[in-house]
Amino acid sequence: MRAATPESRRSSPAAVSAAEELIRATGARVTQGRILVLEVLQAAGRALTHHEIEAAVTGPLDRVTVYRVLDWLTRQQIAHKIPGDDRVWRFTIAGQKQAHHHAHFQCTDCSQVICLDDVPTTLRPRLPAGYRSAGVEVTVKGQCKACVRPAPRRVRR
Amino acid sequence: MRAATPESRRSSPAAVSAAEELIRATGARVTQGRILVLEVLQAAGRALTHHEIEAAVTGPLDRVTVYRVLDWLTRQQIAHKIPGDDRVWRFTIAGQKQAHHHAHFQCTDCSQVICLDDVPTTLRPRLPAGYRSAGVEVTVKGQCKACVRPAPRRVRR
DNA sequence: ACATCTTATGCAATCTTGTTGCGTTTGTTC
DNA sequence: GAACAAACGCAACAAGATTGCATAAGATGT
Repeated sequence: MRAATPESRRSSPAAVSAAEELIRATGARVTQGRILVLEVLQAAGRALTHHEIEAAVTGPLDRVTVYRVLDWLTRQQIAHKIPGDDRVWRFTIAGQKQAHHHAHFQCTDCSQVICLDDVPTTLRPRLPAGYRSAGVEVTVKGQCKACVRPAPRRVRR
Repeated sequence: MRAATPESRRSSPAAVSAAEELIRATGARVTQGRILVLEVLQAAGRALTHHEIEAAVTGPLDRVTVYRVLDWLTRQQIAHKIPGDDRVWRFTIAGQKQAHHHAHFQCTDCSQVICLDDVPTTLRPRLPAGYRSAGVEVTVKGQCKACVRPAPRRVRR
């Protein structure tokens, strides 16, 4: 975990970050790991993989801890867990408006995922008898800005 | 091996199966593995995991071969590869009408996937500038018939 | 500020899914 | 039936994610 001079942790007046606020609101412990990971997610404008998150976190944070924090964030419905075409989880902060209907774009070249906010999803596919719908997810497949022009980047993770 | 009497190849008396036909039409080799796997997929009314397919195939067929056959079927666009919420690929036969717009239902309890045919997908979410759409996938999340009623089954695979 | 209790963390080991390399077998063609 | 390429089986490997357990750190009461 991070160096954490006394000032950096408690007396910093500027911002009890939005992340910290959100975590505290759950009633669970406000830990460094949770704050750091959540701040990374909030700063990113797109879905991040576990790797990207681990790399973006400022201090060293154990791989497993990142997994556990992400799992916790997902259970708290603060984050959203997206299965990708490369078999890798990606995570985004889950805005409240996105609770039920949610659209993603996934690049077929680099597998990046971004969230699409303005979804015209008044869409209700009919399910077989006995099935219960809990929401609809729309995923647009295609090429992202970076991959559409030149030779594809092939980032993958 | 010459034109093979029915019994000499398999116990299935159902003549030259639709599966065999389909494979032959691609111009590639018509092998036991391909026939068996494709028949399993055609018989199933839903998306199957690698495990399910391997278990359903009558004779012993190597794990890796099943993977390779599935990969080949996907490349031939005979099968369709679906990423699930449990990090496991699922495969279905790809009907021709499903080519571009295709909806799935995925159970949040047991992760089973079924195909929904009648999708009213006249839906075109707006993408950021520079992005290129190649198709839209709609996934309905919820509980399947088996999981909606009693205590959820939690099958997972 | 300190003791205490609980929960989260770090580390190592493990599991699961899927892939690769390579020698052998099997379809297909002639 | 021979010859050749394409599939197959086996073993090893790889990557992502999970689990068990001892230790550290947040929260709470005094």
